[in-house]
Amino acid sequence: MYALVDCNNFYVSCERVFNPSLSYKPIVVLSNNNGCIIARSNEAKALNIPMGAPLHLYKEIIKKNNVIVYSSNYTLYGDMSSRVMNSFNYFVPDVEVYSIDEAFLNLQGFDNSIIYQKMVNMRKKVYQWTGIPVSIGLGPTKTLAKLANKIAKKYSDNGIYQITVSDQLTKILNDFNVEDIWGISKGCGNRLKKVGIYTALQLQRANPRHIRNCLSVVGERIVYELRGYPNLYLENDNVKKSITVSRSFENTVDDLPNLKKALANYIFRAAEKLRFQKGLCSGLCVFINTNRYRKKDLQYSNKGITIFDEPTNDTSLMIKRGFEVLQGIYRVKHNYKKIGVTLINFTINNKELSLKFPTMPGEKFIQGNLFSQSLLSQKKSNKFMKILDNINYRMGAGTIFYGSQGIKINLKNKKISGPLDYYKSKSFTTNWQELPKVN
DNA sequence: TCTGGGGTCCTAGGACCC
DNA sequence: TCTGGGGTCCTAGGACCC
Repeated sequence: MYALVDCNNFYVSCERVFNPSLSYKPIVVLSNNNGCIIARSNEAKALNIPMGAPLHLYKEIIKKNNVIVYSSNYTLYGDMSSRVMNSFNYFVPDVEVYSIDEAFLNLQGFDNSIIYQKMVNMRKKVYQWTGIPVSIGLGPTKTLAKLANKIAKKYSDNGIYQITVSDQLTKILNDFNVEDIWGISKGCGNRLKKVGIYTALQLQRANPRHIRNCLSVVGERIVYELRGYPNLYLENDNVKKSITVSRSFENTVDDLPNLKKALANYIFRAAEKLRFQKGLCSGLCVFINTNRYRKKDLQYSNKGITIFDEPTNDTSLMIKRGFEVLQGIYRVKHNYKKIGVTLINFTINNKELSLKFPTMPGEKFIQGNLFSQSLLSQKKSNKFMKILDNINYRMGAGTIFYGSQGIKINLKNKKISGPLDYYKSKSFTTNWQELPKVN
């Protein structure tokens, strides 16, 4: 079983911890440059102020209802976040910090009969220790725990809700639209509607292969997750695979010296984060944008990448190379609104943090993405279909290699697995004849 | 006037080799 | 309808998430 613990109105709750008089009052917290509303108290939500709303469109409502407005204080939120996350460890060892205000807990190994009460205790203690109220969703998969959390927030008296695979699940899924499911965005929802799938229940009962055509392997995994078969696992290695620092300017900037000044600052901070996770990076990407909302203005956005000779965490080298990239993508006569840097290609303890599948030197294998539509549509797809018929293709997020020796499947980041033994291995090799038949 | 910042993963398909 | 076929490596860009 999994739990998804989510802090209620996190940024607002943080402000309230240090100013209890804010309780029960409508509050919003703003983004950088006070541009957008990125957190709302329940009272503010009741005023129909949406998430991410531009502040200037809601000035009137805010004034009329005496909504208290805060600029964001990320130092405070980050600090509070680690206090909350650390407190989970007191109850459960296996924790994935999913975002600043959310964590998945792996409850495998705990007796089912005590889990609910354990969560009740944890919730109480977290509030006692940190002052932050949390909601907890429980379910047999991450996706269902996410859904349970949604219900807990809305309908549960004690902030906890548990989903089990039963009639209850059927009823719940029937009540939710596909877009309410974690991982199904509006775009995916529209694609599903075109094939007649509107509710979460319809999605759960759909043919996984059919959903794969529609939404790729990502959607297919969700189908299994909704049925209660875990396809997504805890990721708690706590190591980032890319680090970005970027900001919008309060006003636009058009000259290179000022862009450089900002960029140097951001690279400095990105390098700090990199050293914090004791890693090196092999490259960086600099990007700049004009103000995309000003449709009348001349628009320009570009990015440039540089790769270092060897992995480094040397700030001054990164800044020097970052400047070179900036000079390459900088164009005069543009009013820039945003600039940023992303560090890429990380190495930790001399090991590359691969974003790609490992290649296999010396092996004569054909490589192709298991779910590549183009491959499937081509003539050679017949060969792939043969394989797909023989293995359970829902392990899909890997690369499949095959040749005279047999086939080999690499699973990415050990995340994909299933009920069969070989799913659990990182790679899988066998002769054609030995391929297991899967229903 | 005023519209955030930071992530992850998957796929298509280009480029180049024989 | 097809335009040689197979193999390898890489990356831009799209989607989705908070």
